[in-house]
Amino acid sequence: MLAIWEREKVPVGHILIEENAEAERIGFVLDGLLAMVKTLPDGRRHIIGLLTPADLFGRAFNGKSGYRIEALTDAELLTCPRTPFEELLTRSPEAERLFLLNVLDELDAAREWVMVLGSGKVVQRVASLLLILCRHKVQGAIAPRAPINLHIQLKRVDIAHLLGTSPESLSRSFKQLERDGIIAINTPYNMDVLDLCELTEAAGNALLIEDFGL
Amino acid sequence: MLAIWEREKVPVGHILIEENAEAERIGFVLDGLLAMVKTLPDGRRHIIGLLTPADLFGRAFNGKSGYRIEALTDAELLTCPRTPFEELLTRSPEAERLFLLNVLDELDAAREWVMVLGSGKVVQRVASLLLILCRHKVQGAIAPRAPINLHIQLKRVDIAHLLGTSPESLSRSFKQLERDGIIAINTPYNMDVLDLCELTEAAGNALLIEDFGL
DNA sequence: CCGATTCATTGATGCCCGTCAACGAGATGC
DNA sequence: GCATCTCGTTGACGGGCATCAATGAATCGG
Repeated sequence: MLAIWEREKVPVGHILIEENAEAERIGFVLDGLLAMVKTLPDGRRHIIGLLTPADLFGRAFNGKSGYRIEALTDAELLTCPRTPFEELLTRSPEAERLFLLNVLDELDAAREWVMVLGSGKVVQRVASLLLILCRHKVQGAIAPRAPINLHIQLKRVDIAHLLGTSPESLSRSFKQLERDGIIAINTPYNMDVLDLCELTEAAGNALLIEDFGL
Repeated sequence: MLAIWEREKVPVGHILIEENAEAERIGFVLDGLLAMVKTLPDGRRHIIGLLTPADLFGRAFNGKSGYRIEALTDAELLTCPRTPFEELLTRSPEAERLFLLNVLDELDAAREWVMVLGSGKVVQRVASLLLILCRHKVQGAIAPRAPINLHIQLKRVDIAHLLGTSPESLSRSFKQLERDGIIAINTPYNMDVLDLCELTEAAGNALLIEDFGL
């Protein structure tokens, strides 16, 4: 019954689903970080969204993927071929319900990105990204006023493409947040969020602090 | 069985679902135009997405709505209370499958917006919006080189918020597209797309012309 | 028929930020 | 240990665009 599922490891840079191709496999992210990447004809690439552990990738039922699924870090996956997966959903209403709920969450996440990208200046978008990362980290647990340590697994270029800006502007925004005492940059891939409230303020309140239950 | 469904008309400006409230009703758009609107604390409002005829609004299963559903024009709807709708989905796998496919389409649309908003200059975003409207209009039918007439149901302010820009910049972008001979502006709410290929070009190829089957 | 309101457009101005360029730091390989 | 490569940061510059302000056009109400 569960024999269709297969555990696999992929290295950084590995392409799981090519752009404009039928997805052959469906899968969950167990560990690591994947990205949905759209390559423009002029060579520029744009990151549409991230896939973190517990997220589902690949598309069932509705045709080709408009973007590439790519591993941003070494990653561990749980995958299965598309057709058996679709049959599973058809046979088991429980599985289909779980899948539906997952897709609804993805929809919320996508709309949240629309919000972030649509409004405001670069600093606000950076702050919003950090807020989302913090939310992932604390996961509902009330964070005290203690600093929140973040491991950024993304290169600056990738973050820039994700936020629709350039690495240079991104760097300046980080520095500004640091000057304002909102974050502390330890290394390019490790920073502490010192004040969640001010960070929310800096995000232009696009993402409400209520999300944290504070 | 179908008694739970109710046909209703709402006037422009009517709010169907308030921000951060449980959706009491689920429904389809039959005619008119709805929008998902997020109101920022500073009073500015941001349009996350549009709902056109055949689209589904309101959320089943997963909690509160993060945005308001508002009628941008007089609209005609087919709605039913949320709870019976959820029971319907639970009882009927066929209905749940249809709902799932609809949500998957919404997800694609949302990701497309992420693309549009994330890349490029204002003119490109305007061109992308026009492309999407054209795609709605021709609906798979191959459009000849004849001009495509578009009825824009949105005010300039709303389009601006949708594209993450200001009405002034929007106006200038429209004018530029007209100067380039790509569109003709008859009235603020009615324009012709004269050259689909050049429009695609102006969109920065973010949305490929392949979508039209051309 | 005329004022009031709403909305689209246009112009002027200042700033944000995308681009180009150079530099520094860390990692890798021979 | 040095050359090389990748990546992040910083500086300078110019253009795009948000903002403010004014005008014009259209709709509405009395």
